[in-house]
Amino acid sequence: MPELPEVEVVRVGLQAHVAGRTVREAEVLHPRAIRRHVLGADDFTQRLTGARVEAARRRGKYLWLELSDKEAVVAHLGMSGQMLVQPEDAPDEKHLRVRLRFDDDGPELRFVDQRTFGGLVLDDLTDIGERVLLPGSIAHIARDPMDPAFDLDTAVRALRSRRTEIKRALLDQTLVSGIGNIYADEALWRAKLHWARPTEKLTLAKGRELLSAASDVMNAALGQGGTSFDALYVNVNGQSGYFDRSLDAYGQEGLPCHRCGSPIRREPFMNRSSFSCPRCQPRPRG
DNA sequence: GTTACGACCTGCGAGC
DNA sequence: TGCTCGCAGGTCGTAA
Repeated sequence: MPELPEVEVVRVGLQAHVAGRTVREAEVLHPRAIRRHVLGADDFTQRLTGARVEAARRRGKYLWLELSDKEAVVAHLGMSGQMLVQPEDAPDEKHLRVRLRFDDDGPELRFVDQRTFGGLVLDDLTDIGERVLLPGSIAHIARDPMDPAFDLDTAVRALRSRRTEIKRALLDQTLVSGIGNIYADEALWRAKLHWARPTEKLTLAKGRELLSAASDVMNAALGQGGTSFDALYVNVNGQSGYFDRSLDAYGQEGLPCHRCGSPIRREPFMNRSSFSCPRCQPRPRG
């Protein structure tokens, strides 16, 4: 499941293999993959044809190919999206959704997505101030902890301004971006916080500790090529990361906590799961 | 305005 | 063997 480190690995691959190339042909093989492009597949493919990719950029879990003329192809990988750089004669993947071919006849770019939660959209780049150009469709997404301009205290204040549980706030991409279920659980474990703790009970110091932990764990994951549980997350060359071997909480139900030895528990959370240590991360009273 | 929750979607594994 | 069901989970729209 791609979160920030996994998306960053993909972005680096796109920058290396796609930037500087000009699109010769775009092909949409499944309409749901471009459902957020309201003008439809014909508009998407026509506007992409002849466009030059200037750079690959990212904010949180969104990435985009910056094109000339202040346009961008915005991508979200959802749960199972992959950006693959493949030879043109390679067999199509079963879940190939969108294909871009380039005028240098080199490897093509494929958007493959089994569960179709991800997608692409062609969007205009908008100046949101401070000389920051963002695709308009993701202007509401907050800076992520790997952003050089990320401000820890601003993010902590945003989390504390909500009246909800701390993990719900952590997953809210308008407060701090890039954190998904896996790294939320890992950051909470490192900060010894239960996911259901109310945000108003979060002190400034504990908030800083929590977001620093999130940043640390995501940097560590990035260093190992990301977290993979199956073949759903791969880099542009189709290779998986191996940070899942370093996880302390997520998916560790029943296994001893690496700090105190208590068995990690799994609790239902927002129609999914939350993993925590019952001793290190006691449930808040009430 | 803010928060909570269901829908979207497909493949896999468990249970019968 | 084959069927059903639950689970995985990020984002968005809608309801409260």
